[in-house]
Amino acid sequence: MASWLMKSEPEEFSIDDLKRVKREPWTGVRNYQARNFMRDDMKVGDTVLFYHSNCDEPGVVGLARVASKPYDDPTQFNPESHYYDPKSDPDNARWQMVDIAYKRRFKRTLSLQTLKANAGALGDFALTRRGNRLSVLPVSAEQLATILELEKQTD
DNA sequence: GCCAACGTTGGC
DNA sequence: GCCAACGTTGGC
Repeated sequence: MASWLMKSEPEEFSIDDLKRVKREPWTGVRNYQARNFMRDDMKVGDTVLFYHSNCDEPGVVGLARVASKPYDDPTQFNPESHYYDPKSDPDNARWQMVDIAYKRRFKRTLSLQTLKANAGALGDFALTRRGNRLSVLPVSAEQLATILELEKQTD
């Protein structure tokens, strides 16, 4: 079973929003590499680290899981949507996504700062690689274990 | 196919 | 709000 990290701006959609709605279609990803992870590599049941970006304290704030197989992101066909993509052919859609289901919220944010401070234990981590802006990225089993251990320490 | 211009992400 | 580090677009 693989694990992933998925970023969301809490002002747009936070871990508390996910807790409330239980399950959410991960619409709006418009980066090919991030799409490929969802479309080609995610499996139902995979662990998701839910990450808050563009906020006071960026970091991992909880856990979710992949709750659906990949399917076409409906927002790409909706001219009213911020994520509308007029170049996407409905018969051969450009953007796929998965649903994410709430698992649990961390008591405290495991901050980006803490993750960077533990760069040694985390090894080569896509999140902290120089210049990385991917909103969906892979997490190794070792990295997941390290992060869950760090969560206990910061409780 | 090159590459300048432009748009976006996201930490700070 | 700034800006580095990207990714994308489109003229040629």
